[in-house]
Amino acid sequence: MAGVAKPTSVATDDFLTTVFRFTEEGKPVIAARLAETLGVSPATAFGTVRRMARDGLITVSRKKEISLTVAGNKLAEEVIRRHRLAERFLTDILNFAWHKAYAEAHRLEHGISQEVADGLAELLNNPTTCPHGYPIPGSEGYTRTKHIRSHLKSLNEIREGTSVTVKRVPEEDVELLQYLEEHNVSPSWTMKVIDVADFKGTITLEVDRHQIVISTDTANKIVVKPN
Amino acid sequence: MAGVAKPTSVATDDFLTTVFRFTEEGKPVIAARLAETLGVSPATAFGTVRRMARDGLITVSRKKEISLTVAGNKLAEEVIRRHRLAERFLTDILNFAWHKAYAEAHRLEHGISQEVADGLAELLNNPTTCPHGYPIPGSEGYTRTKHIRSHLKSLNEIREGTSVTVKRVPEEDVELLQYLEEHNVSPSWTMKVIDVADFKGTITLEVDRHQIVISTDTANKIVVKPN
DNA sequence: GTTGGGGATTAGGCTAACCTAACTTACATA
DNA sequence: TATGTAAGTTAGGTTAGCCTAATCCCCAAC
Repeated sequence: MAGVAKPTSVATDDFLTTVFRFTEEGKPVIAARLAETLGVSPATAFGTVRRMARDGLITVSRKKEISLTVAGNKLAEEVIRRHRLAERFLTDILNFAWHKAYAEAHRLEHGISQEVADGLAELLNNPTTCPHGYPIPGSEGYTRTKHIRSHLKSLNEIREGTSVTVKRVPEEDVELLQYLEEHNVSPSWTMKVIDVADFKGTITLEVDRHQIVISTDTANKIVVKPN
Repeated sequence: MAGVAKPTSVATDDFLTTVFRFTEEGKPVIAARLAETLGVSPATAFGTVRRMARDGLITVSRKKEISLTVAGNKLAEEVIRRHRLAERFLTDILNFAWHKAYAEAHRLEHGISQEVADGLAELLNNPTTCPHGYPIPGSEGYTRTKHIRSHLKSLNEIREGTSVTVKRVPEEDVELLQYLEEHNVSPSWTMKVIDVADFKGTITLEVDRHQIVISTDTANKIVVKPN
């Protein structure tokens, strides 16, 4: 409508996807969080946000809450789709370990065209989630709202004795991912909450015949579905 | 030695690879050619060349001829390797048509890490050339000098009646590539020079039982080996 | 030797991204 | 109500890349 969409920069892509992911997780989006997450100064974040608002990609409310416009959301979904397909490619075809896929896919996501993304999707047999369990925009059954948590819960909301299926693990924390990967805390695996020790902030899980202990903080980043 | 190599930008990568390709084809490298090829103004090319010289990637002779330093050549080879592996991936795995591979690979080449490149090479069974016939740096048998034309000739140097094997076709010209692709003028195919009509600047070839006519200018861009 | 042209270079400008160092709000709580 | 902190914002600066419009320079051909 408003002429040809100007190609987005790496910085813009990063802001778009970060806003998208925050929203995906129900977290409020303000410039300060984006600055922290993206490792730039508040001033830089402010400038980038202003530019993106100017270009109609985001809106900033009176309370300074940032949200994607329709156009921004479309772009964000495209980048996220490319990222998650790249991750799947890396883990499923190139046999990359899980915890490395995120960083590599992050570099690749900017250079993948629509056509290449479609080719990857086909090659991968049209996956609907990335290796960490997050839905791939544009895949079968994906809708704008689907990705907002619904019947899913954070692991730290689960009561002792409950058996759950892992749905999503955090994407970025390399060391944590490596640990989870080793212990089979991966999407579609089942585990049981053995003990919740709030007083010392730990949760004990049984996965694949073994027990592991993680902090409630960490558990908060793992999304599960009670069985 | 001189500290950590700073990551190269897209612009720098493009200049590096262009210098590399010119050298590969034995063409003299001056700033004006780079500007033309990369579609930037002479002033921009000048500035980028100056920056790259400052950073030790290239040297500029008294006659303004540009050449890669050892460090620059290393970087150039890395980018070219990623590009050519990406092309192979696109054509061999994603079934992209030849003539589209170049542009897509050009976008991808900047986001591929060493590790991903190695993974691709393995997936592709360690190819030694890209789909257009150019050697892949770092592959089996590749050496710094190998890529300089030796016993290879341009198609327009071939006499009537000679049978040749196609070795390399130009990488960038989409329309030409599409034409060549359709008529099986592809690396490893054999063809015979039927007629050379210098007076009107055309060459007639027989490929795969069919005759096609191209200009000597075009023939100049096709590298062959006499059988 | 003058002139024309191809290149190189300079001057002058612009935007996106990045930074640090203030300074300002606004809210919440002591 | 005062004060503190988190967040936003402004000011001032940097670099890479990109541009147009002059120049400048050298060489070759007339």
